[in-house]
This record gives sequence, C-alpha cells and structure tokens, in this order.
Amino acid sequence: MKKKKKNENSSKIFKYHDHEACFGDAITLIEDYFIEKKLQLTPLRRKVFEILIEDHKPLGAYEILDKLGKAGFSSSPPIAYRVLDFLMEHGFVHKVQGLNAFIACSNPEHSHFPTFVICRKCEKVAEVSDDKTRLNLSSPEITDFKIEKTTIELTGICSTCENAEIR
Amino acid sequence: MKKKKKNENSSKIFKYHDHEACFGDAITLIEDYFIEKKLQLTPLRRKVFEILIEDHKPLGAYEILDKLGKAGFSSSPPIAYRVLDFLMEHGFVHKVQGLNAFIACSNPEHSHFPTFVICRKCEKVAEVSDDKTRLNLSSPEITDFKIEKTTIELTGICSTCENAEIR
DNA sequence: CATTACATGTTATAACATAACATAATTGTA
DNA sequence: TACAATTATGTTATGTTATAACATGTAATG
Ligand SMILES: [Zn+2]
Ligand SMILES: [Zn+2]
Ligand SMILES: [Zn+2]
Ligand SMILES: [Zn+2]
Repeated sequence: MKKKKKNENSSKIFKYHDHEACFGDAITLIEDYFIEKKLQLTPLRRKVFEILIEDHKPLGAYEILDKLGKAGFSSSPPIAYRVLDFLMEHGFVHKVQGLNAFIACSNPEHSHFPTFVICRKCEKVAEVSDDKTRLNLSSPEITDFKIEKTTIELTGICSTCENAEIR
Repeated sequence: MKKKKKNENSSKIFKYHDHEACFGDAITLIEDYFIEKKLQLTPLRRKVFEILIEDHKPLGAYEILDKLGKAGFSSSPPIAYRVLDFLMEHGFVHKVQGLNAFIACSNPEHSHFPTFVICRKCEKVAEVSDDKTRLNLSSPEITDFKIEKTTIELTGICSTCENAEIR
C-alpha cells in the first residue's frame, strides 16, 4: 500500500468535509447575498436553509415539511416546494435527482452546475466542484444544442461502506 | 458565417438521428441478446420495448401503461415498472431523471453510462456516447469512492427551437 | 408430472409534486 | 399616512410517479 504524505486527504471527498466551517460560512454567505440582492431572508426561508445545512445531507421535501411543522410553520407541501424553488434559483440549494431530495449548496462560488457523488448504501452525498475534481464536461461535437444546465450524479459506494461489506 | 464542408452534420445530434436504421437494428439486437443470455423476450417485454423504440422519445411510465392497455395488456402500474426495470438492467432502456421518463437505448454496445441531451422546449432527447461526443468524465481526485453508475443529463435548447423563438 | 424458478396480474398505498385560490406582510409612492 | 403594487405565506384539493404485498399463471428442469 502506497503512502501519500502530502495532500493525503484532499481526495477523500466523503471523509473530510469540514462541516463546522461549512455551516458557519453558509449562514453568513446567504445573509450577505440576500442583503446584497435585496431579497427577504424570511424566517421560513432561513429555517428551510438551516434544516438543510444542519446535517448537510439530502432531505426529501416531506422530511423538510415535517421539520417545519415541528418548528411551528405550516407544513403543507407548497410551503416547502416554493421555498426550495426560491433557494434553488439563487443557488443555495440543489436537487439531487437520483434521490428526489434537496441539499444545501456547499460551494460558496455558486457554481450552478454541481456534480454530486452519492453512496448508494449510506446515501451520503458529496458535492464536488468541477475544478477541484477535474470532472470535465465538454462537447465540441455538439453544435446544434445550447447547454443551459447540467445534471451530473455519480452513484456508487463510498470506501467506508465498501469496507463494511463482508463478502 | 463559416461553412464546414466536411462532416457538417455529424455534430448535429438532434437533426440527424437515422431512426429507420436505429429501429431495425434495435429489434434485432434485443432479440439476439435475449437468445444469447437465455432470457425470455415475452410479448409484454417486447411490446414495452417496441412502444419505446417506435417514436424513440422518452415516455412516462403511465404513458407506457396506457399504450399497453390499448394493446390488450394489463395496465396497472407494477406491470410497466417491472418490465422497465428489467429492460434497464439489461441496458435496453434508460431512465431520463430530469423528465421522470424512460427511453429506449440507442447504443448497440450497451455503454451503461449514457449522456442525455434534452431540449427543454420540444423535450426531444438525444443519447450520446462518450467517444462520439467527447463528453468525458474522469475523477482522479476521488479516491474514497467507487463509481458504479453515472447520470449525466444536459438540458438546454436545440437549434430548431432556438431559431423558432422570436425575441 | 412435480418441482422450482420466472413472469404477470391485482389491489392498495406510499411518495413526490403542483394548481388554484385566499390571506398577510412588505415595499414603493402619492 | 394612505394607497396600491408586489412579494410571501397559508390552505385545500388534486395530479403524478412509484412501490409493497400477495395471488395467479407460465416456462424450464429433472
Ligand atoms: Zn457541510
Ligand atoms: Zn457509504
Ligand atoms: Zn432511433
Ligand atoms: Zn427543441
């Protein structure tokens, strides 16, 4: 087994997410953004974002609704979907298509074309940015189509879950 | 405006799908595959594949169910979903996540990692293979994850629809 | 022809998402 | 301030997509 002394953990997208920093930054970022754009960071919107950033894992709309209900907000479906749409428009939330779930954005630069890496066993999801991961998409041969949005989701198994599998 | 004399149409993935060839090939391919693998290409399975390859566009499960009903088959949801799952397992059908729809595979080699290019206006979908389009995915920096499946969907507008937009 | 595996049928329900309309809060302006 | 316009939230109903659980039928194997 090879040892990498330098940058040993930079490639371990699942294990080394510094969520404490992530969490604090995220709240500051959204506050600043909303002020700058003159948008209303209402209690409801803030709560939805907090719910998503708290565990920083994908949640279904109805899980979010439950949590909203417990926090005293209305918990009828449109409430969640509307706020999620709004937060998605502004890049603070993404939808993970493969899970029908929503996740707080962990990319301060708001690359609106994130790549998600999804463990099929623990359902942990890592958001990776194009530049950091060299997940490159280019299409020189497609000339009759203008790409506006990309959905890239990589499903598989994380090393933790793989090691736990006895077979 | 530049003129390209050579290979002018190879890049026009939307306009130049030779579906007549595609259709004939697809039926032969699935028949051969099922024989080789000793699988049952039952009337139901054949019908579902025919429905999908006929127009060669994505269809929702319930659209497929309608067509099955009209063809004399049962049209309760599990019928469609089971057959679709089976055909997907064997690479003859893919799910287009962005549309919650299913599409016949147009890649004879059964590359199980297709890329879909989806026009948001006409909802036409082109399946493109990695080699033909140079849509390349590589992740040298991800070391703690084993990719088993990829979902790559590019949404935007095709040239036909763009030209039709008056603005 | 019995056993087993595979395939299909059926009913009910779960999970995900939106339409349409009502009310309330915020913002801009006379 | 009063008013209008805009934005945000609440509510009810319904539409859409997908699966669980169990029953029946059909094909392959020895
Ligand atoms: Zn985080
Ligand atoms: Zn895992
Ligand atoms: Zn075709
Ligand atoms: Zn189009």
